[in-house]
Amino acid sequence: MRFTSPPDPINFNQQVWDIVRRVPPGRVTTYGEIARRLPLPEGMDPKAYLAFAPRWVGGAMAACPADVPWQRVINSKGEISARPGARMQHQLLEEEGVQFNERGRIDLTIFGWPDSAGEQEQPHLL
DNA sequence: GTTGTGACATCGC
DNA sequence: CGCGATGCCACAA
Repeated sequence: MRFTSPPDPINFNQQVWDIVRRVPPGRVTTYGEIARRLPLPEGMDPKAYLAFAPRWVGGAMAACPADVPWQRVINSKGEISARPGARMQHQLLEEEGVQFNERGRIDLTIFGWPDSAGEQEQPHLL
């Protein structure tokens, strides 16, 4: 059963997965960043979208295909969200070269994608 | 129709 | 940097 879905869940999920597939190994991205790269559904206030799109992204990840590196999607704190498989996600990221703090957090200024140094990809919303 | 909740973000202290 | 409080949309009971 799917959780909350955007007005166009199929298209939304597809775009989410597409973005996640573009995340290079050894890098991580956040729900918020993904949400910013997604188009704003017509008739929806940007504010409202930005407020809840991240959760829709999470909903998309819940049904993500096997070819999507879901482990590279984390929350804005740089931490792995509480959910079954978090332990495995941690291990997978470490194997990719992502370093965790003692608290289990990732330094997004280093491993965050896109990197602020100019590895920018596509323009974003707003 | 009302209430609660979700793989979160952002602002303030 | 960390913690607490607030907000938003859609859906199930």
